[in-house]
Amino acid sequence: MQYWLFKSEPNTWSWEDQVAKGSVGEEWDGVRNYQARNFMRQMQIGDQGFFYHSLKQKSVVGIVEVIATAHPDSTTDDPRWECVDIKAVKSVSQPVSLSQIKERIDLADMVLIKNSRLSVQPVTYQQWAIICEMAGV
DNA sequence: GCCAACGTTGGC
DNA sequence: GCCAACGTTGGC
Repeated sequence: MQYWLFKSEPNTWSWEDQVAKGSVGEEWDGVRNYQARNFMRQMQIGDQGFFYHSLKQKSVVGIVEVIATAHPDSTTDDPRWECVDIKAVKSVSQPVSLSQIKERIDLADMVLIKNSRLSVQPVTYQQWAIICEMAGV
C-alpha cells in the first residue's frame, strides 16, 4: 500500500465534483507531465491519496482511493498519457493548509513543498499519518 | 496580477 | 546533445 497526493485546481475539478461521483469514481485525466504519469503507473488498486486544492484554498480537503490502475487518458489520442481512476473516500474534518504543512519541520521533505508544481506526488507513510492526524481523519 | 520555478520544444 | 526560448503552474 502506497500513499499519494493529487492536486487539482478547484475551478477545474473540485473535491465536491469528486464526491459527487461517489464510488463510481473518475479518471484523473489531463495530466501532461512525465513525472506525474510515472507515479500513476506505480499506483495499485487500494492505494490511498490526499486530495489537495491548489490556488485559493491550498489545502488537503479529502481522502481518495485508487480504483483502477493506469490506462490511456480518454481526453487525448496521444498514447503517451495515462491516468488512474480514483474515488472519494471521505472528507477531512479539518482541512490542512499549505501554511500549516510548511510550519512542520517533520513535513519539510514533502514533495508538495519541494516541487510545488508536480500535480501527482508520492507521500510517505509518516507524512500520511501526520497529516491525517492534523486533518482529524 | 506578478513572477519564480520548472518542463518542454526546437534550432543548431 | 546542448541550450535558449517559450509556455504553464501555482504561491504570493
